[in-house]
Amino acid sequence: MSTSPKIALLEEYALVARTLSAPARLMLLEQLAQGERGVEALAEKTGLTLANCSQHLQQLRRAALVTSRREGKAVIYRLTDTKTLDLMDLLRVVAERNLTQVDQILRGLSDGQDAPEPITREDLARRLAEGSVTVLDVRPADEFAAGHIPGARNMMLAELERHLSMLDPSTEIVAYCRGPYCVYAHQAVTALRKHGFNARRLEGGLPEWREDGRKVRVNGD
Amino acid sequence: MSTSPKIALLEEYALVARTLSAPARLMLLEQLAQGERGVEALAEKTGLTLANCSQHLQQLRRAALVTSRREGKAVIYRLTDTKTLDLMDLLRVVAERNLTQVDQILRGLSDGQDAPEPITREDLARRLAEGSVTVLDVRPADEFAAGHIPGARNMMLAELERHLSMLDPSTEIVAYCRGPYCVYAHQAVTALRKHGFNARRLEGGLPEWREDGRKVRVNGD
DNA sequence: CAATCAATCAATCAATCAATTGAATAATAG
DNA sequence: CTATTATTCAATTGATTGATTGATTGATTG
Repeated sequence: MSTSPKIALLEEYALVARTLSAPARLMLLEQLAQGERGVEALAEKTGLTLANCSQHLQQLRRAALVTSRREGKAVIYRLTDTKTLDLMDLLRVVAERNLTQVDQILRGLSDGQDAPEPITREDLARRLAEGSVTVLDVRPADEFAAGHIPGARNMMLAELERHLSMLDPSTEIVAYCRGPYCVYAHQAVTALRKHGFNARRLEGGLPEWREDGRKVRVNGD
Repeated sequence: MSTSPKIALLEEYALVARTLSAPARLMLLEQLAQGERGVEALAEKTGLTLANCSQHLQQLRRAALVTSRREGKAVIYRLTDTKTLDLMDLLRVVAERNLTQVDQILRGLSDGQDAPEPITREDLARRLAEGSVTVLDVRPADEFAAGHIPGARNMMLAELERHLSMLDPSTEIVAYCRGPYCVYAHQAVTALRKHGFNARRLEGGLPEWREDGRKVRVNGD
């Protein structure tokens, strides 16, 4: 070994950090947290070109954050383990705690209003059992179909404003999306509150709900 | 805002990750975990040139992982908060779990022997109260002087082999150093076991012990 | 086996980064 | 006010990274 073991270890830790240091790769990991996917699907969801997406995925694989397998002519990628999500979440926590930039962006999402505290998954589960809450899944329809919180209604942002009349104004609404990195739920809550609804965000998203071991409904199960 | 808020947020999270993606900065953070320090002291401890060290510190400050204040003509840096240490530790956990490289390096440190599981801080505290254990602080003397586990003896690797006769072979020895990134304790345990001592590592190092709220002894207190 | 589809590879370019050097600034002591 | 000490800034170098393009490989289908 040319370098000392100490430096060699730090290089490896740094490799993991460097792999998380590109927005494109964070997006890919967020997508993979929803479930395994092929390269083309990931490219489409993230807006990357195919070749570029493939190369980012290979960097993720080099850092062992994802693994891949071949299935016919498709290559399916998935997260190596969910510890990576914990790592990303801690990244977010540190950034939100320390960087005023992040605070400003999040404030911008709630459009000047005071955003209410998110509801915990435990609380939501309790409220769901009581039936005292409307749950809104604001992800794209294909992700909803692949798995969602039982009883949730799927409605993306674009449709939301047109279908307000379908929502009961007397019941609290809880919106969720892909996870802590996803801004859909923030935006949905802002839109709903602007129309007088009592709406809150769920803490985390579907991957975190699933990781808790809670029930997930799959279309056509 | 030119980019979407989603990308803007990801850029900020990526900034934190990128800041952790250089071994030099990880070393600096490890040092700062021991306590606040001036630029020159940090440069000396990490082996960086002064200007280079200063620039790395400024990158850490841009990501808000450290803060600085002026004290006379010196600039003192310190960690913004201890969440950063949690982040670094999770980085290590993910790397150790997934990268075979890391495993090989750690195996190399224990020189072919099977390394025993580290002892938890809780267990060590209990054993210390009983007096049934020898605690060895294998950090440099200045760091020992700035704070150490009460009852610990300070002995760096170089001295260790010459002072084996001062250690009681019938008592278990627990070695600790700067923290999870530090290899001194690994190396000390390997050396001691090679000489027939019953030795183990402490889980984490002094910063983690301190963060638990346990007693720390400072020379000349 | 030729055609097709999915993914990767290879080459390129612009942008960014780390380390080095020497000059510049800030605070203090004489 | 000058010298000294501690740190930062600015400019340069070589290395690495991300995105793009077009060619190539692997697996399937007709």
